[in-house]
Amino acid sequence: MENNFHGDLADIFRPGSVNSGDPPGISDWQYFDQSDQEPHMIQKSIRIHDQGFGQPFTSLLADPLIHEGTSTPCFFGTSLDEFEQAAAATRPPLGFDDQKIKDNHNQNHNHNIFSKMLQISPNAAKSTLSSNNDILTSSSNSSSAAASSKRCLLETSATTLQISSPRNPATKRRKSQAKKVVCIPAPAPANSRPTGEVVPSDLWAWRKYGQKPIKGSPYPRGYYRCSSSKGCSARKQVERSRTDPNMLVITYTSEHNHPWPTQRNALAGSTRTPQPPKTTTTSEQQRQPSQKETTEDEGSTLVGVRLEVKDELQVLEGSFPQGYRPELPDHGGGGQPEDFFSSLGEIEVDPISMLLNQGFLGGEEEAENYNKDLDPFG
DNA sequence: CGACTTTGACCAGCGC
DNA sequence: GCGCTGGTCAAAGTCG
Repeated sequence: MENNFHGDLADIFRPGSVNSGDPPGISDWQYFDQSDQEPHMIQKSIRIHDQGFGQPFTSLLADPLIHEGTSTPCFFGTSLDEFEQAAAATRPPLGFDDQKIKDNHNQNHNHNIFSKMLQISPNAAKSTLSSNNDILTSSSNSSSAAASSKRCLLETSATTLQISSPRNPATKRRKSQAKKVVCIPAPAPANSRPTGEVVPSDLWAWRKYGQKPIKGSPYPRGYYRCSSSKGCSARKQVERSRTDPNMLVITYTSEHNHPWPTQRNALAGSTRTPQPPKTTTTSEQQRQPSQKETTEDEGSTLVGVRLEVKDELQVLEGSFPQGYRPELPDHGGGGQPEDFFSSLGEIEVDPISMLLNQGFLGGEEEAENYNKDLDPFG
């Protein structure tokens, strides 16, 4: 049977050896098909740019609770359980530094921190990641990669192999649902509603259509669908990490069937600026976000979006409707994935990013106060 | 008035 | 088969 990389979500990625010729912060990931557990010959086609988010997003990625010099782990996985386990396993204590990563790396030999995460996954035995450490194994001879690129797990999968088609309504919901789990730092306090719910947004316009309390989690899960285009089946679920309220877990399902919205449209169509009830006063009103804060919010999930787009471009290459190409700057190298991702660096200096760079996190004190309000039920 | 959020109800998948 | 749980629907209300 022919291997089909375009949407076989039982396929997983694993990091391969780092090419010494690559710029710092770039590691290669091998593409694995779960069925045979053998790497397909597309190594280097999947790349994680741990520094590729650019300086503006480097700051965005920084978890206020993580010591300076480290970035926030991003996680792509099959389930929130795996993410939660991963987050719990890798949540560094204060004072965490790269040396500890290296130490951890050395102690575990080839079992890097992510393979460790997978080992403790309660679902590991039956999940697509399983307990096989080889599934997610990074290069063992690159300390820089150990300290950086492994902060990103790239994996796409669900329990089934089919990407839901926009034209095929998900009659079987939990089943046959392709998912991409992205972990991002929780947006700034301004992006939380009076209820404490965070409202991440991105260049796509999302419309909330539901919210449910999730068993075992103190935080509700919000359900969003793409409102950039009618008929778009793209959805995302947003919830806080159970183990780390500072992190947002965004689960993307389906994919957009329309071009990337323009920046203006995205800003106009994104989540409505939270307004406190008229009857409420003081503290809640004080948290009403300014325009700048809303823009910061845009950038916070750009991280996830960028990762998602990258993932889609690799996994879903060729599966987009004709003419569906993210409207990203073309600097003469369009068409080639690497060139495309190089161009990602360019868009990071757009006005949004510049605004982002002016201060995404409001400092430790504000973050601390924010943490007090994280519990939407609190 | 259109687009959005909120929220209870409904439905289907999943585990026992 | 049944109950639990997650995901979606849709009406009502809000906002610009």
